[in-house]
Amino acid sequence: MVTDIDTSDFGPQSGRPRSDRAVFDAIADPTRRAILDGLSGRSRPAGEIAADFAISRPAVSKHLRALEGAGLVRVTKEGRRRMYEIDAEPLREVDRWMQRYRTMWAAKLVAIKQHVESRASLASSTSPESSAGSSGAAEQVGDGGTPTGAS
Amino acid sequence: MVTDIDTSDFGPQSGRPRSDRAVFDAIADPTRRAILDGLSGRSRPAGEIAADFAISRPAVSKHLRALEGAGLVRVTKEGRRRMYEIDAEPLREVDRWMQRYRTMWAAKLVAIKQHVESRASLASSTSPESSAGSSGAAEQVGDGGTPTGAS
DNA sequence: GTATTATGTAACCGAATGGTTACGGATATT
DNA sequence: AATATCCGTAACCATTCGGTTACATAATAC
Repeated sequence: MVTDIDTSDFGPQSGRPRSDRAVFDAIADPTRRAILDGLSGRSRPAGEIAADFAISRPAVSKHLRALEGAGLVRVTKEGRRRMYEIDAEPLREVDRWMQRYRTMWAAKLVAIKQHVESRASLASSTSPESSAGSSGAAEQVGDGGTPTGAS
Repeated sequence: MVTDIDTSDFGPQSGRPRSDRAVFDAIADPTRRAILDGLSGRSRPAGEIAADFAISRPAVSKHLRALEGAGLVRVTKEGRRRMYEIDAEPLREVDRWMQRYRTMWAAKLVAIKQHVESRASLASSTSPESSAGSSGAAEQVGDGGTPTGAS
């Protein structure tokens, strides 16, 4: 299995995300995440968005451009003002990718629970250390049940 | 509200993620996402991971280093082999950030549903186009109810 | 002991990134 | 009409990024 990367090009299918890559890239930057956060309640003009940050206006423009390119914001002109409105739809792709890892957390929780329960049945004969001991043992559980020793 | 960015440094609190930034940065790259995907079932040696990709071994090493730095993988040596195992915990931070946008999708779904229902009451007199028409109209609904026309 | 395998590190490179100042077109205000 | 405001674009810059080849060390195989 030799993986050819960056094949998820959504194109202008829905006029939204250009690619997975653009979306993931866009949210990788903390400034851009903060911009999106600030847009989550309502659309805002560029100048207002820029006022949130201690960087230059053109720098913010660039970030907004990247977000637009990723389909995460939509721009409408109102006179000399450009209003930016969020479009969260492309983030579904991020959420989709996250799905399997979400199930890992769940699997880890189940493994911890089972471990604690099996520990509790042992602890019925060693009472005073049992709570501290089970807490420590839970740390040793791998993620998603992945064995440390390979085949 | 002037936002000071990159303040989410988790440090060695739990020995896991170094920062939000490192995690978001790590998953921004499609190769690194693919590496994580390939590790989701079990731990694997570096060479096996590298075989999945049409890039050089040192390039893969670099990616693995970035993932390690973000706390997304753990490394154990087995003789001359280095086994990499996933740790999905730092992705919780990504999931947490995503939360508000997930609720936007839900809000959009509610708006669509209400729109379709109000549309259906109209469609009681124009039956054949109603399903196609309601699908088209749903496209016009803003994200999270954000009005296109600003105040 | 020698040869092979596993894999990280260093140095290098071209492209990309996230910032800057200067400038200019469009719109609003005086 | 003159001036002010809004905000994008261009050009520039230092840094980072994701790749490469060359090299070296550690572990395993023969």
